[in-house]
Amino acid sequence: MVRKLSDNSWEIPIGRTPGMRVPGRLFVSESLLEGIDPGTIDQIANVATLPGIQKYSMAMPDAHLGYGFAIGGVAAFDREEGILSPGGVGFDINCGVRLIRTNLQKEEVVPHIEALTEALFHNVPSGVGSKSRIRASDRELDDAFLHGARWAVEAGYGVEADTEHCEADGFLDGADPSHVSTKARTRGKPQFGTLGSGNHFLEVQYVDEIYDRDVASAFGLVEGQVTVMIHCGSRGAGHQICTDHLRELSQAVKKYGIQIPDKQLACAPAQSREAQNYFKAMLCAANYAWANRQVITHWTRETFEKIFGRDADDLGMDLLYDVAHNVAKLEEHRVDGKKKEVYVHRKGATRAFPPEHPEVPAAYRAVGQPVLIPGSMGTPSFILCGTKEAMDISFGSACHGAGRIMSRAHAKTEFRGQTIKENLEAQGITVRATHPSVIAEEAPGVYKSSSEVVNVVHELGIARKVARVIPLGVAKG
DNA sequence: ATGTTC
Repeated sequence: MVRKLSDNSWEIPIGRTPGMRVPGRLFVSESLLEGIDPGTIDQIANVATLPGIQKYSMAMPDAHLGYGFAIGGVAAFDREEGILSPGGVGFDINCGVRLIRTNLQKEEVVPHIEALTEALFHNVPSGVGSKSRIRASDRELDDAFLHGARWAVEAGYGVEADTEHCEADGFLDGADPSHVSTKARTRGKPQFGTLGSGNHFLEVQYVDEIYDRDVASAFGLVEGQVTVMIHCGSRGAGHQICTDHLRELSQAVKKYGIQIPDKQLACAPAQSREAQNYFKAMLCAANYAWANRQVITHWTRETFEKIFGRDADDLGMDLLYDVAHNVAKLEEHRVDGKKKEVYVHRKGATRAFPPEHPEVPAAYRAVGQPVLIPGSMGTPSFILCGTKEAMDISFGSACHGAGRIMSRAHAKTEFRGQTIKENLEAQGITVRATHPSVIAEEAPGVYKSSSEVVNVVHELGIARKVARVIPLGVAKG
């Protein structure tokens, strides 16, 4: 059913799903392959039937079942002959991760970790339906849809350097709020600066291991240093935008006579009105998510200032980087020796651009894009760098996290939140959540090992390990 | 992921 190409690379041959235009390719170790659901492999094969797909339909080592496309999936489609599909992006448009440096050492933070975690939990609203202190006007919402993190910085939530250290400078061009429904706007307005629920979190961490001293130095990372990781997305706005346009694109599938093996793969020709309307609305959600993470960054800095009695500049709280891991983008890639423009869909996959790529910020141009891979609650997260190999193998992409292996429902029967919390506290990790069930659903045991997943992309060479960070305090919804 | 069942 899958054919081994190398230690971490497997081919899903043409034929697993009728109508496959290219093979599938799954990047996993032999041991991770055992945990991959056959349905996930079917999803990778299904995507290979879509018009204009380039090279192969891929999935990263953290792959698992998603809506239509597998989570952990990467697929690139020809700009003219290809398609755009909301299932290839996911409901949480521009779910992503950012990492803030500090010049604090672990020893300085540990005595304050309970107060710090409590204050972060208090200052950054979290949980399903959580609301912000900010009540955005229609005009501000439009500005955020159009300008992302740049809007947030101009509104006073951060500094100029923050946007320079985001993928795409914290906003994508071409967004058009006229394709965002009133319902999506209503859901989005009160949610700027909120974390949400599920696997989203705000985590205080420390660097415990450096793998590549030169790159770590370029990223401003040293052993023992405290960092803050923020993982969240576009909240209700992005979810509603996806829902609205899925409905439109389900109709478009019939209109354009596209054969799809699964209704969840609703799509339309890339340059059709329907696909472009989705794309312009998706860019609004992507920009909303960058604005959201930027506002959270501001409140995180304020919280540190209060707890440590020093200002954020003095604490060295610079943004290291911000990555999107649920987004579709028009990018230039080399296919069959020729440069071409493709819509790269990354759904639970991180861009991993190499040294010297013009889209990598000047500060990191010599070493490659920072690739931020969050672990599950209580397990290590990793900082990697992008590589030339990623451009050759995976359309400049790597994995995005540990990858869930147990459903939320199952997790709640298997684990007790309070017990998990006590276990984590025994390891020196403070957890603050809206409800114990949130902790049970996100227990470390419901995920693959982040270390094992990261080792696959490192060994393949599609991203290289730079540093590992260990949690000290976690706030989540 | 999500005002967690249109």
